[in-house]
Amino acid sequence: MINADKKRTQILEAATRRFAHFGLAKTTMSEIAQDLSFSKALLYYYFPDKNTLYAAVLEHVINQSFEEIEEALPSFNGCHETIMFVLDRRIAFITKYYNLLEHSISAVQQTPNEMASVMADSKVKEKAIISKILQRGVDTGELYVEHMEETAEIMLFALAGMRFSILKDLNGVLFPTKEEFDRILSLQKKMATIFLRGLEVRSASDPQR
Amino acid sequence: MINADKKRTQILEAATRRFAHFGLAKTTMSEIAQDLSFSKALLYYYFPDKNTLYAAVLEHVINQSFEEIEEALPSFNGCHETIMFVLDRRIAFITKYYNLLEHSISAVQQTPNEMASVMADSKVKEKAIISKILQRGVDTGELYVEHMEETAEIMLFALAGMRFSILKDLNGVLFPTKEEFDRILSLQKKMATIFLRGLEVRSASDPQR
DNA sequence: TGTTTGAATAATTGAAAACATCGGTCAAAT
DNA sequence: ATTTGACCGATGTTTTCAATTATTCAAACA
Repeated sequence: MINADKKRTQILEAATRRFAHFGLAKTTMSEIAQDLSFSKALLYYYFPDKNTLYAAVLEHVINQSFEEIEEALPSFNGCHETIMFVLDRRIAFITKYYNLLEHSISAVQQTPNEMASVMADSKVKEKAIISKILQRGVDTGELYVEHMEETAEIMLFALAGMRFSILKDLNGVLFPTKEEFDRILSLQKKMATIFLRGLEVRSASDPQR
Repeated sequence: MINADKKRTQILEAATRRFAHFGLAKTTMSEIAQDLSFSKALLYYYFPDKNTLYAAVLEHVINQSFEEIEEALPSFNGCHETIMFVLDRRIAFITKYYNLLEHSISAVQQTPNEMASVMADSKVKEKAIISKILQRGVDTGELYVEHMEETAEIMLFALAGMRFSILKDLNGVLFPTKEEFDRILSLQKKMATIFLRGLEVRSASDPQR
């Protein structure tokens, strides 16, 4: 019971280390079991199959990142600096867990639905965070946003564009360098700055479009 | 001589039809030859190899689209409406020649360098068009742009983000529907509107950041 | 009863072989 | 200078088979 949860957690952590380093395909259930000196069959007592375990790792890691971000949010007051902080953390997260996310990045093979729902959930939360930040800007009279949901989505898509565009012409290279991630972050910050400025409320002499 | 160019053009046109419909891999040199009742060897008299022929088709089609856009540009005066027009044409182009561009979209296999240079050239021209439009806005005092090159690139990346994001979760489906392209266009227009607003010059009481 | 395991089975993968197709060449014809 | 049919080697496709790996399960254990 209490011990059972502990075993589950151990498995989750060992799996995280393996998956984060080698990815889904290059990690076997036997290796995870060996790392813990458990029998392979035990993994199946706690997780129905490999994909579910992978999805659990993904979910755990993603939630951890979100919690970290969300609990830091209240300490900021300006809309702009809040977004800059979020961008910093997002890139740090992607850099750290690139292998883990590789699956969702390459749109080649169809993603197993266990992971699909995790990623979908992640998208929703991400949009919620951006919405919350923008909403705060609206509340302080700093910003004007007509359709909050759609605007947040557009902003996220635009930010993703920086990532895609930089990583795309990185033909075939397995792991992007720190320089590339830095470039992505730099462009994302500039892009977000212009975008936010485009949402700012202006003086009466210079009305909304 | 005069006849030779005609043959070359015929081959280019037949190849365009085949490639645009079936893509590079699913089109054989024999098929193109058969469409024209030429011998396969004749294709190699006019084009050194398949990749070069494909690149020539790509270049031809892309240049055609650019010319069309560029000759229409002077008829617009507002920065915003010019961009809207460009976005319209870009999506129309991508919709029409989706199979042809498929190669550059999926970052899986490495692109042959013949095509890489064509695509690189296309990127440069695209950036030049955006720069030109923004520059016009700067000249009329409508916009303020500090680093023109980089800003144009960011805008293009952000627009690409709409495309990538919509088409990515379209898992495995070969050909996107008209609805998806419409959605892309719609988001791109909204995104561009906010972006341009973020570059607008403001009254003295509401200064640049 | 809730956990854990070793061993067996089912599914997947990867390499090898056999085969077909296609890109590209060339000598000869016009 | 242009065009072709016949040819060759590379590349891709299909099939097969062995090995690896995921998954199950009856039995042991605590």
